[in-house]
Amino acid sequence: MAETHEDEGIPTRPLDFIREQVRADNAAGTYGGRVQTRFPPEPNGFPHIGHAKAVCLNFEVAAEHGGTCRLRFDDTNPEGEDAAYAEAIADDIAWLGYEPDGPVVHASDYFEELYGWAEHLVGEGLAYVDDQDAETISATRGDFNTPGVESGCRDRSVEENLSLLRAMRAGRFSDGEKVLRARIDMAHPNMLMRDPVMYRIRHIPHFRTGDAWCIYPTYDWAHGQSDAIEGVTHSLCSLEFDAHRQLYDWYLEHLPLPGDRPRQYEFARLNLTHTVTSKRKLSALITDGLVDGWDDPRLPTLRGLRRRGYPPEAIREFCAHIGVARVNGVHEIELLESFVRTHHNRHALRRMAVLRPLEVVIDNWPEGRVEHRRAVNNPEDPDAGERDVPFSGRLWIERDDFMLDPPRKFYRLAPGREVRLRAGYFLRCNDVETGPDSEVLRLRCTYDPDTGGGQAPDGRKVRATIHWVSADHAVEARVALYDRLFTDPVPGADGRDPLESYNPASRELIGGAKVEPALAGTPPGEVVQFERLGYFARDTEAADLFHRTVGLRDEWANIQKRRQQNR
RNA sequence: UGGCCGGUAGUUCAACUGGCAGAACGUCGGACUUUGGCUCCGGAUGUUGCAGGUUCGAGUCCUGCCCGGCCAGCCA
Repeated sequence: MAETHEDEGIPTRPLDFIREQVRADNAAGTYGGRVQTRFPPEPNGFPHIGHAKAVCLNFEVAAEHGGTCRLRFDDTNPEGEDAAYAEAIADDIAWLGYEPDGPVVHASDYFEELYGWAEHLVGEGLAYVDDQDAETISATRGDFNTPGVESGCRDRSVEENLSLLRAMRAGRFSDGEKVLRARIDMAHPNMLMRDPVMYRIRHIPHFRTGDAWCIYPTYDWAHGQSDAIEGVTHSLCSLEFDAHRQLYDWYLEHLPLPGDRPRQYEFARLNLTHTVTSKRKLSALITDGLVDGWDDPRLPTLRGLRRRGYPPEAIREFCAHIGVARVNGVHEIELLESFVRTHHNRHALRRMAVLRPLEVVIDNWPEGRVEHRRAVNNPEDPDAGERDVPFSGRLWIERDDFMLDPPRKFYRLAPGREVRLRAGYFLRCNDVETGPDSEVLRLRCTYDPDTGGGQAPDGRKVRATIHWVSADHAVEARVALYDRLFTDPVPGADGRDPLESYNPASRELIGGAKVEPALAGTPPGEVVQFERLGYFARDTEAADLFHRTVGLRDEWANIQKRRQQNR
């Protein structure tokens, strides 16, 4: 259904299968018009761009129907979980621009209720305590072609199961000695239905419940019930939980639950080219020292993207744009980058910075004179105003903007050529000072005093406008340039180790950059455009460090790339 | 190997449930421009996984096959 109600002339994208479902439920009055979702992360790591997709989906779907979306921590396994992760996750969600409805909740808030339901299931003869160890349970589960073997404990009496379960809770058994299992069907074609484990014994303190419990519910035993307790209507999760839906429904059907029954819907998780999102691979990068930490600007973690200068708006628009489907695909990272560019183009202030300086001496500039040129802060936004940029007889320009022997289609400076200095004058290169190895040391140039308005009175044209920084006023800076973290579009494809395609050139640190004085006043974390170079985020800690968020579209770079490929 | 889910431009998604296969990003070309940026205009790109069948008509329905993903944790 192509729902294209126009909003300021921009057609909205058609409804995806989840939104269709929500709409159909509302039309049928399934939940009395109520829509409630939740974002249910386990607090055992830092969220990445993949989590952002789930965050956006859950919050947006609820908001579109005047519904609610909660943040619920799925803290059913104390191993590896920590309050610090929970804080980081909540912080990242806030940064993305979402505010969870109601209080932040936890699966552990429901441990007592869950336990009561477990006793209920035992009472119904639908759950039993199994004495078999993990290895035996695994071995007797059978496989895709052979049914499992029923445990000898499967037909214990309700009374015995009840007292055993209570003893489990009371801590009278050690880890792994017993489990509570649902009594479903050991020959079920869905392996998850072959008497799944509901409780396991773990004598580990939980970051919220401390030592109150030594039995912990599994994901399946906790998730649907948590949804039901909270009144969730649409429980959205990723595709790999598809097979779990049957179990999700089974538990819900056999429990005396309050309210309407929630339903689970699965969507494809987000994958991006040239990066990885699995926690295991991410930690491997950190452990091996290939990146600096969870907030390394090369990482797809929300903390990394934030430090890199990705605006939350761009991430949200990206997530809205890719939509949701049931196909597992890989999105090109270029698409995400295009949203980042589009956002910053509208909002980032323009500044001039020279990354690899080459000295220019203007021979006809009056000795000692300094002129303050007015430069627009953002041509896309008249309200951004103008600033002063000091201009003098000694400038830094980009080494890449000069060539001794320019090839075809190189429009910039060369001996005898003239270019425009952005917000300055026309500049002509008359002479080149070279060193012993014929390396270019310094350019001797002249400027045209009549071109201060950007045009020559005689009407002559220049092909290029280049950026510059006055040498006497330049501020020293360090710049981090980033490239793809992995050279392969899909690292680890065909079973190889993803780290094999780690790109050692993924970060290039440039020491002696020269930037215009206005940059000293850029607040930490803010993103500006270095004209012609890209968008750069000022580091939040090191005041002289700028991270390149993303480059500008670069036609000259494309030409060079094509030439190299044709060679 | 059994079950489930999926397969539409390079990529990600549409196609009003059987009626002329489209959009975005990318790409190519042009216009504009004091950023080789932005903006605007235009072009190219498809055996709709394959083979049959039903139908006036199939991306859509049926059958068979092929390919990919998920499932045999006391992880989530």
